[in-house]
Amino acid sequence: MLQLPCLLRGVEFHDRSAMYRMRAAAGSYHYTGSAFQTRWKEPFVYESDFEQSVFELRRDKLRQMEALGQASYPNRFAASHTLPAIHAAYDAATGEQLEQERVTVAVAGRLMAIRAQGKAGFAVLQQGGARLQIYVRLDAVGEQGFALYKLLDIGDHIGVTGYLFRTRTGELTVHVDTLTFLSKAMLPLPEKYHGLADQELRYRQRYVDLFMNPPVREVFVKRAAVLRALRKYFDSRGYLEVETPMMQPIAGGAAARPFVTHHNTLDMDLYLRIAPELYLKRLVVGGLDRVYEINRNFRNEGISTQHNPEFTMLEFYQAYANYHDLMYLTEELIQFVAMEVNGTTKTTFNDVEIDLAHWQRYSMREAIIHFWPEKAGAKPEMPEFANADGVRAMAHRLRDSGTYFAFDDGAPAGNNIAAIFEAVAEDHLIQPTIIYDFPLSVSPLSKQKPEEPEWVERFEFYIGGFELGNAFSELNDPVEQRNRFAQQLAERERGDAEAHAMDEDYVRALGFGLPPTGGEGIGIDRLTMILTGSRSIRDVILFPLMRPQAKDAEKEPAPSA
RNA sequence: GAGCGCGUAGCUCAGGUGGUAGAGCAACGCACUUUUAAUGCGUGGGUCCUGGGUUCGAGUCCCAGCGCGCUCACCA
Repeated sequence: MLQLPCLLRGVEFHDRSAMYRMRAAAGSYHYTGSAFQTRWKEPFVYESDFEQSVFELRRDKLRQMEALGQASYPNRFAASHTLPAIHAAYDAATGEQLEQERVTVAVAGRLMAIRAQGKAGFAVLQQGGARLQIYVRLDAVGEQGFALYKLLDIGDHIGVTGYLFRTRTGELTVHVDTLTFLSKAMLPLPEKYHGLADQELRYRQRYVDLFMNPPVREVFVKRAAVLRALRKYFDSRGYLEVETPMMQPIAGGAAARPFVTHHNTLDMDLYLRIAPELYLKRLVVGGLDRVYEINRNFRNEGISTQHNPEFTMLEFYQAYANYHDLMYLTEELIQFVAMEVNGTTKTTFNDVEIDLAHWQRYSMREAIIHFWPEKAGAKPEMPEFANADGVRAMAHRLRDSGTYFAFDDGAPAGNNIAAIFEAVAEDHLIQPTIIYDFPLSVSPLSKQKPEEPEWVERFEFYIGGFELGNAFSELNDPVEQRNRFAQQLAERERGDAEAHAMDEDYVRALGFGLPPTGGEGIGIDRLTMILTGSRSIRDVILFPLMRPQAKDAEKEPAPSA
């Protein structure tokens, strides 16, 4: 990691301290101001004297190992089995069977425990998410092998050959013949019993979290299974996986604030995409009738247990389909993914069992009526939703009952209906629920309902109390689309920073004819949360965004009291 | 952005009403050839998040700040 030239990702710094600060901000080390100058000359950046002394002791052990004929950083080990394969094949074998067969194996892994016992000792290897005990004794590995064993530390990678047996307590164990040193842990591992528990350290040092806390590994194995299942579903139904721009001149396709970046040669600002939607629909215009994309979106907004500034979304579009088709598809897709990933449609989230095989459907208006809180008085009735006065009245009833929500009297009635829905219904939508028919004013890209032009053919689905997906019959009338964008611009003028921007090229694409199309986006991080029972989005993102951890020299001087 | 909670050794944590910092694991040394949170004896290890204040004296009390977590708001 340490690079002496004043270069960082192609940026040349004339002021070295500026480079240090930027590197610190990038998280590659802790900038410690003046103390840094001396530490820079060390072979490693230490966080404490303790760490430095451990590091130096272990460098000395490496030298001793070299004296024993071991390479300090060898480049391969030919294992005969992974540890999961050993368990799969021999967990059922008895001690007698192992004694007769005398199965010899070569396995490698990270040492997670060492129990030395004079001229013998046990150790535990971890690899591939599994653990296996090894037994090393002087009369089996010889003087040199045993000397090496004594130089090992918890965290080191080693390879061993030997035969399988069961110990007195019945544990499957490798009786080691030869010991090969593979790589040293120069830093001490966290405490072996409690592991790494500090939530901040776990997110910041995921590399440690992953090998110290096995359930973390499981979550990310399942996340990969989710992606695999989604691709399997769409690939087998004739959808083409595509990749569309993440750097866009106009950030469109969603109501959100974008990140801005800059291209030097073209000297132009670009936005990191907030959604791939408009590009995917251009592809449907181009004749790619069924497309999907799974990748990152970026939204320059708050961070919470359900929001990370970059998150992964699946979006798919299907020509000749409408939102009803997508409702059925959604129910089938979520069940399919659950079965592929967990082998069951049941999952537990926030201590509640959720059955992904049973879905409910409400229109947004029905949901508001159904979940209307008792303390807010009379339930709204359908006609009240039809005009601004009715909506204002129900908003006041709700407000007066003490439910806070963002009512904006100047905004279109539809915006307030959507706000009321979120305030009264969202928390109740624990079991899989589809909410359909959204107000036109919050849906600039959806097709209107033929018989109710103030409402659109759009649905969202909720599981665990939050939104996982959003779908609609796509608006394909270029003239109407241009009007919608114009209305959004007016909203933007009014101060709505998330109102949609005008995208003339997209309107032009519609001018060439978009077939009737259904499209949907599903939050993969949130889906993974549901399927793994993870309460925070940070638990399903390997490296969630964290504030850079700058130490004292980086901080603003505190004002004196 | 607001409220609440947390921040002490590499890690996990103790430190009533202020009196000068502790344990376990990890590390180092010694003993131990079927242990498994191995065991026994010994040693070293601290900017008590940062800055300021009160006080004879602050890990502890007060103020400000930083970081993280949770809840709320915005958002998917």
